[in-house]
Amino acid sequence: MAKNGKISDAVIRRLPKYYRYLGDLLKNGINRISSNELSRLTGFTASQIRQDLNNFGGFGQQGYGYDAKKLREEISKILGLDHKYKVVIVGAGNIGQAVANYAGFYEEGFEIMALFDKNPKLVGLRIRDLEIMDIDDLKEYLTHHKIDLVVLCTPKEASQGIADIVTSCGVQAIWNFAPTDIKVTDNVAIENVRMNESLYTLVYYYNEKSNNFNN
Amino acid sequence: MAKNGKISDAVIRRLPKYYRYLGDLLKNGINRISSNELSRLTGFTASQIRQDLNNFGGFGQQGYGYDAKKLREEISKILGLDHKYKVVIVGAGNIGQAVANYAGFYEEGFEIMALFDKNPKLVGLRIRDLEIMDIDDLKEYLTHHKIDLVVLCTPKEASQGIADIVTSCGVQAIWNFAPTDIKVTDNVAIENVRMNESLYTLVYYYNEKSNNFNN
DNA sequence: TAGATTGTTAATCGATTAACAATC
DNA sequence: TAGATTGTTAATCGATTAACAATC
Repeated sequence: MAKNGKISDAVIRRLPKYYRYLGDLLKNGINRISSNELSRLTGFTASQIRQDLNNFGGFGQQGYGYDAKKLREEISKILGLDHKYKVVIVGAGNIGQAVANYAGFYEEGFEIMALFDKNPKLVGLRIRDLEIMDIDDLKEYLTHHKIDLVVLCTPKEASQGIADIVTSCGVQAIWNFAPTDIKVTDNVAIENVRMNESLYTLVYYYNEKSNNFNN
Repeated sequence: MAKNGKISDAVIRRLPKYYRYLGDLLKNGINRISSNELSRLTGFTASQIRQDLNNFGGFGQQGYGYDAKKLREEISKILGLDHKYKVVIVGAGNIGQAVANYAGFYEEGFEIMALFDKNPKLVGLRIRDLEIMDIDDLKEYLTHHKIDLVVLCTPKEASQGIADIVTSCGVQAIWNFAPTDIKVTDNVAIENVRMNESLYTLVYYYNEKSNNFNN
C-alpha cells in the first residue's frame, strides 16, 4: 500500500479477476483455496495475491488458506458489487445493445433503467423490456431519476457533450466506449473501454511473434 | 528499455494513444509537436513520452520537437498498422456486429473477411456486405483462407473450444471479448477486452469518490 | 547566436517478489 | 505436535521522473 493509504490502481484492477475465479471455484463446489492455488489459476504470484488481499484485511487463515465464499464476499464489498446500480445507456447501437443484453451485468446488480439514441430509426424499438428513448429527453429523464452510471456508446464526436449533460445532472460514473478522452470534474469516476488501443496492442504482439519466427 | 532489449508492455500500450492524438493534430493541420504539448494532450509526462519514443529511435529534433506526420508514421510502423490484416469474427451477436460495423477498423487496415455464428437465426443474415456463416464451416474456411486475426465474440463457454480450432488452423492472433481466460501456445498473441473487469473497477472508484464526499 | 527542446543518464519512486516468523 | 500457509517485512526489480548536456 502506498504511504498515503490509497490502494494502487494495479491492485484494484486485479480484484475482479480474483472475484471471477472465486466464483468459478464455488460453482465447482470448492470452498477452500490457497494463495498458491489462486496463483496457478490467475497467473499472479502467490506473494502478490497475499499482498493484494492484505491491503484490505486478513481474510485468510494460517495453515489453511482462504475460504472461497467469504473471500469472494469480501472482494464483492470492496468493489461495491454488494450494491445495486441504476444504469442508463446512451447510444443504442451494437455496443449499447450488447451491454443492455448482457445478462451478467444484471446478475451483479446493474439495472439498465433506460436507453437513449439520436437515430429516429432506433427510437421506439424495444431492447429486452425497454423502449429506446429519444436523446432529446435524456436531460429531462435524468433530472427525475437518480442514476448511478451512464454507459457512453455514442460516436466519439458526441461523447463529450453527452458527458457534460449527464454529469451536470448529477451522474458520477461514466463507462465510456468511445475512442476518445472525456474531461470530467474530479468527483466523477470515468472508465474507458479502449477497443482500438487493445486491437493495436494485439497487432504489435502478433507481429513481434511472427518476427521471432523468422529469426 | 529493459536489459533484455524487450520493450515493456506499459510502453506499447501508450503508443496507440500517441498515435490517436497525432492523427487528431494532423486533422487540425498541426504538423509540429513538442513532448510538452503531447504531455498536455495525453496526460503522460513529457519525460515519459521522450523516453517511450526513444526506445524505438530518435524521432525528434532538438530545439524543434517532433514532426507529427513523420512521428505518426513511425508509430504506425512500430505497431504494424502499415500492414493489412485479414480478420474473421466468430460470434455474430451484438459485439461481433459492433466490430464488423466499426468503420475505424477498416480504415486502419483490418479487413473483415467473414463472420460465423452458431445461431441458425443469425446464419445467412447480412452484416455490411458479409453473410453470416455457420460455425460448423469455420474450420473448413480457415484451412482455405490465410487469416491473421480472429475476434472471439462467443459466450464464454464456447471460447476455449473456438480458440483451439482457430489456432490449430494457424491463426496467430486472437482478440477475445469473452470474460474468461483462454489458453494458447506461445506463438499465438492474445488480447482480452475485459468489459466486466472494467465495469467493476469503475464501480470501485465511483464508491470511493462518493465515500469521500460523505467524509 | 540565443532559445528551445530533444536524447539520455541518473535519481527516485513504487510495485513486485522473496523470505520467514507467526499461527492455525 | 508437525505441516501448511498466511501476514508482513525486507530486498529486488522495473518504471517513472528529473536533470541537463547535446544540438538544432
